[in-house]
Amino acid sequence: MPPNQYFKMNLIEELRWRGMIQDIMPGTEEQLKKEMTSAYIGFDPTAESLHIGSLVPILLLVHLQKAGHKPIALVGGATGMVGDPSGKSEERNLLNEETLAKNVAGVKSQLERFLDFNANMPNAAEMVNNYDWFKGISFIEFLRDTGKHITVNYMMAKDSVKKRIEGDTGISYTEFAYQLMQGYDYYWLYRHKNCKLQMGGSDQWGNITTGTELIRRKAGGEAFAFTCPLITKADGGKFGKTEKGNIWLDAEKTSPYQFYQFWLNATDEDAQKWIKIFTFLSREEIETVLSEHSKDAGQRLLQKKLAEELTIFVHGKIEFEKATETTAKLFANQNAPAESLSVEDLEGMEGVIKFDFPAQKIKDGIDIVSFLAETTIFPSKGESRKMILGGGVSINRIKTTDVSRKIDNNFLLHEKYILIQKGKKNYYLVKAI
RNA sequence: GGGCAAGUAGCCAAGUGGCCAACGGCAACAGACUGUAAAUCUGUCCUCUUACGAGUUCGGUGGUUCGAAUCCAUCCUUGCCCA
Repeated sequence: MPPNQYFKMNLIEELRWRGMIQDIMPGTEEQLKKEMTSAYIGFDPTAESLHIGSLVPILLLVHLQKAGHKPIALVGGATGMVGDPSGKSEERNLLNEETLAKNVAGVKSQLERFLDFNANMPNAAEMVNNYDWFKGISFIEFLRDTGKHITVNYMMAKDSVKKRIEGDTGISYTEFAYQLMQGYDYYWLYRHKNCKLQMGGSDQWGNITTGTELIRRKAGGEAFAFTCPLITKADGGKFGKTEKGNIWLDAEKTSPYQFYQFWLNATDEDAQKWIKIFTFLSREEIETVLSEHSKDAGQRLLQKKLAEELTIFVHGKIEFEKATETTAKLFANQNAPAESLSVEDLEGMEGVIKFDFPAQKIKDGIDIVSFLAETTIFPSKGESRKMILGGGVSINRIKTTDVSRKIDNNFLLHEKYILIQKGKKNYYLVKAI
């Protein structure tokens, strides 16, 4: 459907039922109905890869583009040098320029995958780096042309700042100034790209409104904004973190299998919320999945659908299929003996972490504690001993609590492999070479 | 520059001369139960170590003491108040 038709389909309404709107400025909805609107979201280059926390803003941009509007993805090459105090109780460490440049490049290349940059479209996505305009602005210039328009009183009233002032760590001038920089970004985009909407996580509300304020005072223009709620877990834990750390969008850092597993392991409660936010499934489709799920929750149809949609969206269909294949092999018939797995099965399991180990040592026999430590599956002998005693280790699917057990050729599957489990869900494959 | 207060393990937070590797809570990991859930219960949770034990911790550095996270000096960092 042509974009100019589509945007009459009320983006805001769509996002609202998905639970993706937290705060919204009056007039935003009308603006989006009125004309094709350029909108931006900023991404901080704090790491080389985006993680799933950034998925929501990405999805906002995709929804926006689907609704016929023009998305602008801003990479914070300049603001990243300063550090956003929002949501941080302490002063940040500054990244050095080298790291920053690397991160900017990494983040950019990931964003490119999710949006349509085809220049033939009127609403082609665009990517900008705020370093490009900030690098030419002198300090004095900034103070005179921008700082003058915003009072400190106004800036101090922002939650992100207020929390730090009231807290006992304080806030540096540098971070205090951050909102002004982000505000200037919005102003710049308003001026040069006719950008009239900024979106972001709800923690960005303060920064965003400084931008609209700046546009009003400096340009006499009107600009809009809305934010989406920050993603939380029902149990209050941090979203997007697991034992292995962040879930990244980069397949090198988080394999598609691990990525798939992350969503598959969502609780019912979380999955119900997340499927609306993270997938593009229609209302009807989601309702069907939810009702199917409630008939037999043990099947986890909901989680499977959620994991499927997301893995395909981020890693593509082929990787998704590999991930489910591996999942099936590892979990479908847990009771099947490890011997039933073929060489192809073992080799083909994408997400499983693989280790090489000298065949000779296994031939000679090695105690299990040293074996697990030397393969680096566990960081030390003490650690592997603890895990074994705690009942957390299985060899070839057989739980082992005997720390004095020797590993030798009898354990080799197909004369080459040993399948190790830490807990139920973490698989490692050791290959004798 | 002056006065006051604070800095403890991933986080919060006790401890204020020996019983302290340091109470407790959160987070995390594993076990039981389950649906590869949630909730609940159990164990682990500075590092290394064949349960013994060893080593390094309580902002940094020096000191006092048989002995310090705890006392003193000094430096650094942060907050509050004054200039």
